[in-house]
Amino acid sequence: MKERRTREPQLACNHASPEEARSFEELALKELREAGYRITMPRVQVIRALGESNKALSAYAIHERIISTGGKIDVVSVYRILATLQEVGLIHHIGVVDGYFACRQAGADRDRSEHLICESCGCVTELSLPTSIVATTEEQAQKAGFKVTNLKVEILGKCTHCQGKA
Amino acid sequence: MKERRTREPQLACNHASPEEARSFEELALKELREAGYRITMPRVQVIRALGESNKALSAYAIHERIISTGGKIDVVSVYRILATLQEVGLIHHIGVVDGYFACRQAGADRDRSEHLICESCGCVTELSLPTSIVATTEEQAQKAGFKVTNLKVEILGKCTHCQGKA
DNA sequence: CTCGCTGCAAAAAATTTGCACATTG
DNA sequence: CAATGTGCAAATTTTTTGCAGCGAG
Repeated sequence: MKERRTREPQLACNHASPEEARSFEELALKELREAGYRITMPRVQVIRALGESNKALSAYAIHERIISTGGKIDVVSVYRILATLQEVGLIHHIGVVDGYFACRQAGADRDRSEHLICESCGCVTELSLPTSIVATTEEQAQKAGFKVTNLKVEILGKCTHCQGKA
Repeated sequence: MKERRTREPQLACNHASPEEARSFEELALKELREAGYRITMPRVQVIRALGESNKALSAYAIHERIISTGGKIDVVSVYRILATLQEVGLIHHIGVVDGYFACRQAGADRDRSEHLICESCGCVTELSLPTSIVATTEEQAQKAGFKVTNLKVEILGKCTHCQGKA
């Protein structure tokens, strides 16, 4: 089931740093190109929106951001671009909030998906759990006869800025 | 984004054992009653469908199952019942497949959410990770100034029956 | 210049809502 | 019999698809 998205509340921890944004944009464009995709305005806009946000965004949220920033794009394109970005591994889907989040890690770590998600402001932080933990978890799974291909950890709680809030 | 659900493929590991099914039904009815909810036919049917499945089910999938088993219920009711069951904590939402899964653990463990999800047949297995792992994970989060309230682990791979398959 | 990508229109799918009626406790 | 919960109809919202034309390389 999907939570209907309320017009996202504007809160403090709502942006990634300009450096983070820029570096994600560079990374994403490079990898897109390398994967044989063309660099187009709509793609740049979506990548920029994702790079600048530190919340997981839905297709609608991304569309809204681009439009409200004076950009122009169709929601349909946002959907298609999101699919492409996920294919290339540049974004992760965060289940609990049903949104997409820029994957700022490079190469191999790209597959891993460990995120802190603030229940108050919705901000997301990429985390790199110690390999020991990952290893132990996989061990546990294998003990159940299960062959692990992917591990997804979503940690819910309150970010630094929101500890006091509801 | 939500994956469109294909008419679920019928595969080997598609049912929970009759005992599991029955015990979930008992548990669920008891807890529902205790939470002040009435026991109605539609609720029993949804609980039964979830209890008998070892895959995460969407509202539509549940509706389909009930109908095809000769039951009668409206999809709308399935949605509402799912919301209730989640409120009581009797089911978990599995993000990667966007479906609901019976939470067979009792009491406290109810909050925890660690699942093995088979990429081939879609079957789900509840897992109880060693507390050490959970503790370490929370420690890591706290190191980032994050106050953890909930941990969700989804482990993707192949179940025993599907190791060979694509 | 060519093929990939986008926008538009429209369909399909998923989810919610309002309200009259049925059912549980 | 008094809520509480359900079904039905319909509205919304979300997501996908088909196709003509634009634009990146």
